[in-house]
Amino acid sequence: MSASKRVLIVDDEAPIREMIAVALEMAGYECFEAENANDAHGLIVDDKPDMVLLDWMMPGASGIEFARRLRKDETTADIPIIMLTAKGDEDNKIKGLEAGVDDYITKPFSPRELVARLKAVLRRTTPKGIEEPVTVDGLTLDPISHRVTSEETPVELGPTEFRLLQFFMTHQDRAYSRSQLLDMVWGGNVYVEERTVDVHIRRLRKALGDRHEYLVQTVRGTGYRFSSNVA
Amino acid sequence: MSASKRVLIVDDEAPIREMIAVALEMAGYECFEAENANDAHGLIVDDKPDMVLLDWMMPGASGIEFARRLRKDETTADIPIIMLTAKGDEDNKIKGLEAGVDDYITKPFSPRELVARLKAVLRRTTPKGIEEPVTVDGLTLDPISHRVTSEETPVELGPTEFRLLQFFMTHQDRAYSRSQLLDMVWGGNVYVEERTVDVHIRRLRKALGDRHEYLVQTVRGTGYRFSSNVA
DNA sequence: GAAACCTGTCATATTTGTGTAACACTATTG
DNA sequence: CAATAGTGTTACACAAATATGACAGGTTTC
Repeated sequence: MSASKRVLIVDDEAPIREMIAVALEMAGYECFEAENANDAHGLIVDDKPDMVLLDWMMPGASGIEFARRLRKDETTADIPIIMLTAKGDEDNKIKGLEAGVDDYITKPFSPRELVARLKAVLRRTTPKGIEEPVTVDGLTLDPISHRVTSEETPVELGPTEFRLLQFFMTHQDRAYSRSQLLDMVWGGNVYVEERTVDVHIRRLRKALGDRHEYLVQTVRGTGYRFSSNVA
Repeated sequence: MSASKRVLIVDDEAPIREMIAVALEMAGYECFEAENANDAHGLIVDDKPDMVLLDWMMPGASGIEFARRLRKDETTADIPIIMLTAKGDEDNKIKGLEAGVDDYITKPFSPRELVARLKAVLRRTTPKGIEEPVTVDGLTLDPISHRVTSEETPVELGPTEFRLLQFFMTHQDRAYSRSQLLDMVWGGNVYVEERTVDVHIRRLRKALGDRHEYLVQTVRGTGYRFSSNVA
């Protein structure tokens, strides 16, 4: 389910971009490129990548300057940045860190190294989902072991039903429309019929069994709600 | 035979590295060297040494900064670090300990002392679980003799399957994605297809036989889990 | 240097999950 | 009590994920 992370590579030299892109794609990332700060900014606003690889030396706006700009704008402030610097340019490292850059890597670097840094940065900037088990009236969902139990006995759920239940249990007592559920559970840009939600609700209820299906409540004319209070 | 412990020496002065290396190799350790934090990071990611000897004074990222970075990253957080400091630098000692350094040694030091410290640190940082046999429902893995038995009868495993099982048995009841398993079991960042994990899971299950293969559970859409609880 | 062994990757089964449409049912409205 | 809109249920084709067996190259062992 986890879509691959999207990385924007900003460097004025096409061959370097290409090399980086190849390395990252082999490691399972999705890349797109920009050769200057302006193009980059456009792409960032449009696609909101999960990470930006930024060359320090670029004609026009310098990398640092650009990084600052990204940090200033609220909508781009939380995108992690890794700066590519020339070897031994200690000064820039410091400025970079001041500008809110998450990491820097000196050229030349091995693909391995790059991927490692990238992974590390993503790991520590990606907010961890709820890692604690949630329990409601004898129904427990444990995100760690990826398990659901109803009064100690395991509940069999497909991936989608699991995510649906996880979403519900962490957002209780609130009615969601089908399209909201599609957004939150299925993910932003998928085209599926709204009625599909009904079917998964049905499957979820069935899996929960008599003991717990009351938790998944229909809100007629609106959508569904998860609550331990009866309607 | 149990492989000798691998120690990474990070110091910008080659002669010092060399001296340390010789001392450690005589004591039966395997050494490799890096002259700066960046190189070191690469080597650590690639080879995951059992211990890092880190010089306090280095051009570029200071030892402390580097230590902090290692601690932050989950995959390197558990590698013990011994800091090499100049004599009487009490201040650094404190900062070092704050950064999670396991011990420090003031230069100049005798090889004897170095080896002693190193041994001590390794002894107390080596997680108890790693040296002691783990048993789950009649399946036993003994890290020391590097042996696995199912109800007293030996189980034949290839190296990778052994590491995989060892990882699983020390991290039970938790679902791992294929890429997480690649990180944890294969090491750093090897370019290996995710599907390869499936194959090794298969081999592991086969080796475990009917009696125990239920322990290795598929978590559809996510990865795998090791648990003595049924689905 | 041959034999035995490991590994990673394919190609191919097999299993499981998913979205839709069709129809049954229930509540709501006037 | 229609008439109607909103949900529930089911079956099913197809898509996706996983399991499996075979293979080729690479290492280690003897």
